[in-house]
Amino acid sequence: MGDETKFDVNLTKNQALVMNALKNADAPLSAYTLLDELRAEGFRAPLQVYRALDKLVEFGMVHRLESLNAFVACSDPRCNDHKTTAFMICDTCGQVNEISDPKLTNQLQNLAQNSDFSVKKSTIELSGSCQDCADYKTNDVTR
Amino acid sequence: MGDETKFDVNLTKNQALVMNALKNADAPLSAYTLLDELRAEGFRAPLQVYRALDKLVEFGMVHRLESLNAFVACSDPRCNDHKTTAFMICDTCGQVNEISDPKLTNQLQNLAQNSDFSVKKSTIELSGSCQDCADYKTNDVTR
DNA sequence: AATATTATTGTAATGATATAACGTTTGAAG
DNA sequence: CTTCAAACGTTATATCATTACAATAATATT
Repeated sequence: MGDETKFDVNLTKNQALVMNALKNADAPLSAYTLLDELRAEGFRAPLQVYRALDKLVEFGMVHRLESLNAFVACSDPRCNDHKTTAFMICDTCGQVNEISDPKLTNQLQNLAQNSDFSVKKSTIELSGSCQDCADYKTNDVTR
Repeated sequence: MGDETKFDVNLTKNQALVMNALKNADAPLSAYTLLDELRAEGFRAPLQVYRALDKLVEFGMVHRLESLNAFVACSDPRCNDHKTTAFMICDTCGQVNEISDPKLTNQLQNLAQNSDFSVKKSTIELSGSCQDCADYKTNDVTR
C-alpha cells in the first residue's frame, strides 16, 4: 500500500473519497465533476462534495483555484509552513504547478505594509502555457 | 463636465452605463448587482451586463476579481502599461486597493521562467483588513 | 453500559453566477 | 443605399454554491 494512508488517517469516508479523486486527477476538478466521479461510491448531492472540500481545504490538503472554480490536491507536503502559494495553470493541458517562494511572500508582505493593509489570505494564480504545450504548438503537429 | 467623458468616448450606451455604475461604487459589484442597479435604465437580462463587462475588461477599464466574482473600475489610468496588478481587498468594508509594482512583476516573471512557464494572465488578490477597519475593531466601538 | 454531546451525513430545495442560441437593430464602410 | 460586422434584446439553460432540516455515527461523560 505504500504511502497511500499517510494523509488519510483522520479523514472521514467522504473526505477520503474526495481526496483520492483529487490525488488521482492530473488537473483541477470542479465540485460537480467530483460529484459525478463519486456517484459510483454513493455520492448523491453537491453538498457531500462541498462539505468534504471545505474540510480538506481547512486541513491544507487541498487548494481552491479561484480563477477556475476548481480544486486541486496540495502537492507540497510542507504547504502549511508557507504563507503564500502561487499556482501556474496551463490553459492548454490544465496542469497546475504549485510554488512557494519566500521572496514573493516578502514582496507581497512589503506591498501590503506600505498600503497599511493586513493580509489574511492570498490568491496568486498565473495562467498561460507550460513548456510542453508551448513546444507542441511550435512544432505545429498536424495529424 | 470635467473629465467625465474622457473614457466614455468609444463606449456604447450599455458599456457606458455599466462603467458609470462601477465608477460610482465604492466596492466591487457583482454582475447581478449591476443588473439590478441598471434596471431603471432599461436593463432586463444578465447578458446585457456580461457583454458590457467583457468589453470593458478587454479595454482594460474594468478588472474582474476572481475571488469575489465581482468587478471593479480600474483606478490606474496607465493600467495597460503594467503587466501585473495586485488587489488588496478589505473583508470588512469591501474597499479595493489596486497596486502595480515592477518588482512584483519581475519576481513573478522569474518564478515562471524557472518553471518553464509562459504567463498570459495573472491573478493576484490579497484579502484581509485595511487600516481603517483594523482601527475600528481595535477601538472596540460598542454603541 | 447508558447517556449526553458533537461532528458528520443524507436529501431536497433554492440561490447565485454565467453562457448558449436565436433573431433583430444599429452603425460604419464601400 | 447596400453590405457587413458589431452590438443588442430575449429566452432558456448551464454551472457553481448554500440553506435548512432531519437522521446517523463517533466521542466523551457519568
